[in-house]
Amino acid sequence: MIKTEVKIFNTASGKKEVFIPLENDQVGMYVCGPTTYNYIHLGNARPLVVFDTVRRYLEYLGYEVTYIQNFTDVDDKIINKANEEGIKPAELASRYIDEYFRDADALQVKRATVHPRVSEHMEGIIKFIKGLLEKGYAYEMEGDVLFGVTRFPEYGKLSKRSIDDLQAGARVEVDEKKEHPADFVLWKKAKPHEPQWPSPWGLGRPGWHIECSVMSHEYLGPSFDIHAGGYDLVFPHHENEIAQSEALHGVPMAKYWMHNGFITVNEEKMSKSLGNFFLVRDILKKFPADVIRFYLLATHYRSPLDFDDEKLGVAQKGLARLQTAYRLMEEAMNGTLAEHSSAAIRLGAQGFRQGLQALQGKFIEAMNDDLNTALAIAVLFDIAREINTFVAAGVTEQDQKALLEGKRIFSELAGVLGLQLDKKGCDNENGVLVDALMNLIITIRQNARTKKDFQTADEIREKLRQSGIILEDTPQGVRWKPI
RNA sequence: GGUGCGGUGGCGAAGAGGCUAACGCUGCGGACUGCAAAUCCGCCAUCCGUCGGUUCAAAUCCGACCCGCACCUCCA
Repeated sequence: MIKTEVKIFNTASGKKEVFIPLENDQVGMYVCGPTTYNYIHLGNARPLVVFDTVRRYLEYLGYEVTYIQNFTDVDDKIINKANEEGIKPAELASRYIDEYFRDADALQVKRATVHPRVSEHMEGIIKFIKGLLEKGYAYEMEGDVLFGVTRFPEYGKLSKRSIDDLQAGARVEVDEKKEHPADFVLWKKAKPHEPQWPSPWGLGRPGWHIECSVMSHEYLGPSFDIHAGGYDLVFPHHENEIAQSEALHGVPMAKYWMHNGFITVNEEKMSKSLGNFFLVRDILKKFPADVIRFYLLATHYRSPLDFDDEKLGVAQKGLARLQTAYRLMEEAMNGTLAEHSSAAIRLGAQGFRQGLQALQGKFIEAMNDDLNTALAIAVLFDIAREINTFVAAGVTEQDQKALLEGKRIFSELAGVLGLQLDKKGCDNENGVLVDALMNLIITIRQNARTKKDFQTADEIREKLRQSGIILEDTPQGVRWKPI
C-alpha cells in the first residue's frame, strides 16, 4: 500500500476533497454505463477511460476496488431500434453489449467486477419501488409509479437546484396529474408489444433512474465510495438516484461524485441527438487504440475536450515519443547497440535512478490532485528525456541495474494510465521472417553506403518508407521500425 | 430566465497568492549524420479575456463587463 493523499473533486460539495474510503483499503465504485442500442462513440468512451484510470490508480496505490458498471438494456431507444430492425429488443441489446466490449477492450478498459443488466434485476427493482411506496416517497397513478420529489426535502442537493427553480424553468411536459412537474417515473405501465414484466402495479417496465439505485445497492450496499459518470448525468439522473436511494435507505448513497466533461466537435458537445458523434470503431480505422486513450488522458477529465483528426495526430506523435524512449532503453539493455562511450558528460547510473524516482513521486503527486493525468503525462515526457539522455551517452555493464529499474518505473507508470510502451512487434512466426528479410535489405544497403553509392542507399530507404518502414542510421548501427 | 464551467505563447494544455509561467506539437539555431531519421542542447508568452479592487506580493482572491460552452428534456 502506497501511503499518500488522494484528492478528488466531489460534485456534491463542489470542492476537492481528500479521498478516504468508507472501509479502509476497500473501494466501491459505480459507473453509469451505456444504453446499448448502438456502437459507442468517443463521448461515451471518455468516462470509460477516465474512470478506468481512477480505478487503475487506486489499485496501483494498493486499494482493492470493486468496480460496477451497468448496461441499460431496457429502454425506449432500444425498443424503437429493435422494431425498426424487426428483432427482439433483448437481442438487439445483447448484440450491442458484445460490440461494447470489443471497443472498450481495445481501449484497454478493464472489465468491471460485475456488469449488471437491468433486465436481470427486475425482482430487486420491484422490491425497491415497493419500499419507496411503503415509506411514502412514491405514489401510483394509472398504472405508473412516480417518485414525489416534494416528499424528499433534499431533492436538488447534488445539482444545486431548488424544486421551485425546476418548476419555473420547466420545459418539461406538464402532466397535470403529477404532484410536481419534476416527479419522475419509477415504474411504467406496459404498452402493447413492448418488453414487460409483472409487478404489483400490473405489467410494465422500470423507469430509467431506478436501475442504478437498485444495482449499486445490490453490489455495493446502501453507501459506497465513488459514483461516476458524464457531467450531463448530474441532472436529472444522479439527482434522482440520490432521491430514490437515500429516501429508501436513509444513508448517503455515495461519498464522492465524479463527473467528466464533454467531448466537443467544433466546440459543440458531441452527442447522439446532435448527430455530430464519431464512433470509436471508426476512429480506430485511422488511429491505434492507445493513441485514442492517450488523447483522452492528455486533458484533465473535467475540462471539455475538442475532437478532430489533427489533435489525434498530435497525440500519436506524443505517444510515439514515449515509446521511442522505451525502445531505446530496451535496446541498450539487450546490447543491440554496441557499447559506446561518448565524450558527452553523462549522468551516473546513480543520478539516473534518483532522477527517475523523483519523477515517480511527481507522477503520484499529479494523480493525487484530482487525477491530473495531463500533468502525469508531462512527467512521463520528463522520464523519456532522462532515459534518452542517459542511453544516448552510452551504456555500460554497470548501468544495467539502473536501466532495469528505469524500465520498471516507466512501464509501471504508463500502465497506471493504461498505456503500453513496448511495441507489440510483428507476431512471432512472421517476425522471424521479416527480421531475416530486413537484415538482408539493410546489409545490401550498407554495402552501397560503404561504396558511397548514396543514391542506391537513399532509394532503398525511401522505398521502405513508402511501404511503412522507417530506417534510422545511428552511430551504433541501423535500426528499423514500422511507422 | 435559473444553475454551473471556462477564456494562459502559433496550436494543444498544466499551473489557482511569492521559484526563470510545466509538458507536448509546430517553427528557428546548434550538436550528431554522407544526407536523413531518431536523440540531445538552446531560442520562441515582461505576460495569463477587459477594466477596476484587495495584498508587501495576483495568471492565481474579490467586483463589474465582454466572449465561449454546458445543464435545466433522452444524452457520457
